[in-house]
Amino acid sequence: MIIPENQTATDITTVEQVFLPVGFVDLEATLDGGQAFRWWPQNDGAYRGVIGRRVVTIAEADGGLVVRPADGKDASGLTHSLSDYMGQDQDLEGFRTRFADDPCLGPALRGYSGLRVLRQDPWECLFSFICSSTSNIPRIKLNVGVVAERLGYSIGRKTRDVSFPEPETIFEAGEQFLRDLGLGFRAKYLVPAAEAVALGQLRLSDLREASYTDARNALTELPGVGRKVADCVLAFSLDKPESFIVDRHILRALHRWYDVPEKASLSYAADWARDYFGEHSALANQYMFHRERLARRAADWGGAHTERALPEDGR
DNA sequence: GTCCAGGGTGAAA
DNA sequence: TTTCACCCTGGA
Repeated sequence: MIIPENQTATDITTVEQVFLPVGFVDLEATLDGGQAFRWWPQNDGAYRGVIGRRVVTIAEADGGLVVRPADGKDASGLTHSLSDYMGQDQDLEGFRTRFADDPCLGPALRGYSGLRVLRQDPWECLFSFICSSTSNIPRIKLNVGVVAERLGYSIGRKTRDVSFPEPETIFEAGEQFLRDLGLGFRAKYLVPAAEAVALGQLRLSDLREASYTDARNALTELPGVGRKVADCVLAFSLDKPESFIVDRHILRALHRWYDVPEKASLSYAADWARDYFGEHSALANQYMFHRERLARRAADWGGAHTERALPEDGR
């Protein structure tokens, strides 16, 4: 049974799920592709995770998503926060139209049209991408997950059902605590970042209203936050669709598809891409990253997906 | 068992 | 502009 969005809570005692008419969403690519790090696939293909102080499961459905509370509470309050989280305000249609014939993005759009750019909590996003330095997705998930489980509030039945720890809590826990959890040298960046946010020296919510440049400059004031990490936080949590994230994989793609010089600096390439993709930079970036990732995976497995079958869950 | 890369950053040369 | 240390985990 799917509850229409406009059904009120008085119609029945407990609303068990809501349907979000947001069009097709590729949940694996979107929730588990390197933007966010606390979503876990269930046996039934749905993803379980936390948004704010709510534990939810999200499943793909015809024309949108079905969201169920996993914390015993009512589903009726989830519609707005979930649409928001899924990036519904972004200009996905404009992006699709503009780049339908692009040699790199056109095939990507046809191949996995349901990839979205999330709109996450800025503090969790900042923490996660400071953790991403010289790391990889499995390890980032491990690090962020362990910190959340040790320091966050339990808001559900399972171990992972925890709200992300407040910056005050991270700051009080201290560097050694984070090192003992396996965060490595990133611990010495995370504690000052938590302090700056906790003391109000860095007001992340204000950066949603600030210009791209002002917001980026504010973020890169933090130790451990360079251009790359800042662009991730700007794109995935601070409403900056003009942010373009460049790592070595993306640089290779920019060279292959758009003739950006092979040995261009990462910041030159990012500026070039921001100019070229404009307000669609974050979307273009995510589709390009996903395409590179699949290509690399295919190459690692011996070419065009022919010699070996994909693993059960693609990871 | 060893080796290596992994969505970087900051400091020094 | 380039090089190097920084931590540590999983896979080859």
